[in-house]
Amino acid sequence: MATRSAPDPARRSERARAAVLAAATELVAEVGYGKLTIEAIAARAGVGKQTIYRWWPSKGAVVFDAFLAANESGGGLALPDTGDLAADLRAVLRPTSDELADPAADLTYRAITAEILNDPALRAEYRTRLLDPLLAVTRDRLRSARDAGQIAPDTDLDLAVELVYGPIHYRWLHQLGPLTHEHADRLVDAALHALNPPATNDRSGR
Amino acid sequence: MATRSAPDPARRSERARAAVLAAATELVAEVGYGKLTIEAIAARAGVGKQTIYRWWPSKGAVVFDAFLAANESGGGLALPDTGDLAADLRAVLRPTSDELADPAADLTYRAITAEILNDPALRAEYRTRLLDPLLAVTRDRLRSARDAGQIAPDTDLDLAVELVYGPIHYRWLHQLGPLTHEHADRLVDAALHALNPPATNDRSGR
Amino acid sequence: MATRSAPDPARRSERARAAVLAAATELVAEVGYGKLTIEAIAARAGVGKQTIYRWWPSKGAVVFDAFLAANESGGGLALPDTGDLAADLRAVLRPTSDELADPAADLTYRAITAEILNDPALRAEYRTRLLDPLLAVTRDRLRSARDAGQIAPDTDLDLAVELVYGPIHYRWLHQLGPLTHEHADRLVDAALHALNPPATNDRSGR
Amino acid sequence: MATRSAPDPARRSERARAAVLAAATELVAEVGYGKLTIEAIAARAGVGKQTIYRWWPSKGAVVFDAFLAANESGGGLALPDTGDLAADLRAVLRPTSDELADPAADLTYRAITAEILNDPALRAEYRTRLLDPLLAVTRDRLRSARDAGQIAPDTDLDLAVELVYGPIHYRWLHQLGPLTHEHADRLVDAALHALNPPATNDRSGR
DNA sequence: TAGTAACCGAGACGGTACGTCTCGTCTTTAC
DNA sequence: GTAAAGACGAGACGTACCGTCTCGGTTACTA
Repeated sequence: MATRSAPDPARRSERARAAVLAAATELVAEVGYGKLTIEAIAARAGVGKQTIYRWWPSKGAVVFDAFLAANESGGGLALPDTGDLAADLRAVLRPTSDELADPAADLTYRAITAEILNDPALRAEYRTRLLDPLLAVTRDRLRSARDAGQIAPDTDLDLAVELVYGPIHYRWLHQLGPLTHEHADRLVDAALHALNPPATNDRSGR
Repeated sequence: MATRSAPDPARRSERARAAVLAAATELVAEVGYGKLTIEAIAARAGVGKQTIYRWWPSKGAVVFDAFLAANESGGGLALPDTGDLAADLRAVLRPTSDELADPAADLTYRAITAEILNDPALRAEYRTRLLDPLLAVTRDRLRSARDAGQIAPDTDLDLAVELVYGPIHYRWLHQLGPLTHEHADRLVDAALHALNPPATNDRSGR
Repeated sequence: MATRSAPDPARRSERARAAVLAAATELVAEVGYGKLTIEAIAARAGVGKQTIYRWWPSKGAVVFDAFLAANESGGGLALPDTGDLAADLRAVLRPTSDELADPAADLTYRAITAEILNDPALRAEYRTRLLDPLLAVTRDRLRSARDAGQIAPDTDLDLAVELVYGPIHYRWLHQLGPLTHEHADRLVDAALHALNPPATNDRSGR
Repeated sequence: MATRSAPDPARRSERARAAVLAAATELVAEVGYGKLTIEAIAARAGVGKQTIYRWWPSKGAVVFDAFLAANESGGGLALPDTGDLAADLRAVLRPTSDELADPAADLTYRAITAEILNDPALRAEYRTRLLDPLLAVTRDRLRSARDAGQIAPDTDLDLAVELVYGPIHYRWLHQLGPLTHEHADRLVDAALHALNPPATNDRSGR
């Protein structure tokens, strides 16, 4: 029986791969994700359609791969740990806020998010390759702060990261207001306030 | 020049309108938003395609309108005000959590959110008809609590609603964990803690 | 039971009827029969579509009716009978040739002919209202000539009219050559020659 | 500017081409030309619509091509030349008459003729591929007869072929009478009579 | 270093759905 | 009850892409 033979990654053309990802990146920014087509990517990349279908399972996967290739940190993702938790969180949220406020990045990120929403496979990949690492290092930093007694010892770290990233993401998604450093800072303050152990406040008066 | 004359809403067939929205609602739940087609909606509704194109600008608008027609409160949207802010917020977040946890509603809400993400017009309509009213009543309740001295007098109400709705939305979108009443309750506690005036906790200072 | 009640011709609006026929005539000349639509006729005539459907069974019938209304002789159709058969036939074929050579009439006549080709009902009506009367008077004139001994006494009058009208129609349809008076005259000569009794030429045999 | 690139005939699928022509032929006979749709042809042929649009400019062109493919002589079109002109013409007109009398062929030929009437491009192609060759060989045969002194030396060969084919075509188009061998024979006699030199008749008595 | 297997660009294929157009019917309002 | 107006169910139009399938042609491993 003639089983469909898998393509051989060793023979994969790096030139074609890079051209496809570049074309996808350009086109997402130009026409938006919804009007992006595989045919257009292939044409822009100077590549046969089959070459795309050979290596990516869907349009979303291509755009997604392009996004990941551009955003994936080489491995050194980590939050600073200066001892000042608020400052360290600001160091993450301020750039995040800036990027979401950038029109081109906003468009791309909206496309990616829309894909993630409805495609479980892409959602899983996004989680694995981008989100989980970010949440993990954030949890690590919060754990470190918890161990240092800076936040409540019974802090739910999962809820904590949601408190940090959820509000700004919500504001971005629904365009509830401008994404400024000032807003990011106040969000950090509020989140930390939520996580502060009552004892810390209770005893501060003494 | 022959300008395209707009259709006359007075002559619109209520039968056709209802059939289209019902068909769209059914089909989104059956095949998901991505595989939903206008042709299928028209066929299911027993309606000509042109009738859909006459009254809605896009597939998203139809699904969206169906969603709004089903979820729009007749005007009586309001948060309870029992005096117990935490209880009142739980009364909102728990049902929200339940709905997001329901597989059918989850699918529909993901479809809607994906549309909102990439279509400014739909985003505006969603804001106007659903989200803004919800946020407004939430802000009202928080303002009431602020006036009662239950939360800090300088509370930023915009940030406050983001703190309430953002985290649960984030958890839902990225499937970071189960959406339970227990989680909703802890989120309410954390949010309120973030908004509590230091003085409330710092009674011991007297 | 509600039987479909036939429209009452007595109440028919002459204004609407005339406007429809005029619009159809204009539009056939402007856009050709193939691109003519009932909607366009109704719009041009300032008439509701239903008014057309009420009184005519098809687009072809309208155009056709317009053509007939313009071309139907009031009853006084007849060939001249000067005693000179060739001259009398020329008096018919020359104007026919002129009309077929006129670009606007050519277009209209092509549209009519195409309809006739594929619609038996229109064909029958065309025969009854236009063609048969023409052929009848032509046959009458030929019969008169036959009685006068100018053509063979056993002349098949049906074949004779086909010999007169067939060749020019064929030349017109396939655009085999220019439609000139000179051509019409030669056709008349040839046709009469075909119909001449051998005896007329073969006097020498006595 | 991106010019629409023409398809590459070398890559054309013979299977698809044949299936389309066959389906068109069948469907014209089944539903008639007017009710024939490209969608139906594609469905019957098991072919994508785009494959039809890629290779044919219109519905008419498809039907037309099917007709030509079935009727185009491989190159060996010629009238017999037995020395007996009347017999040779009968050998052409009798089969023509038979074909026009066949209901299925009649329907197809009516469709083709209607197309030719209103589409100059199809008319030109019909002329080039079918009609002109037929008229040419007919003229050749008549020229041969003229050279042999069987018809008048000043015979207008263009008019002559119109006299041969026009009348039967006219009878067919307007259904003026049955298309029989007897009619064809009488037409041949009449046409030849029209073309006979008077001298031939004058001297026959000797 | 020749052969050959796999990827490559290209693009035709069978399809699906698009959004538009026109059909012929139905409904509404005015006369 | 006819007329103008126009929304309606229906379905074909011609287009755009889908994902698959040949085609040569060009690498780049294997014999």
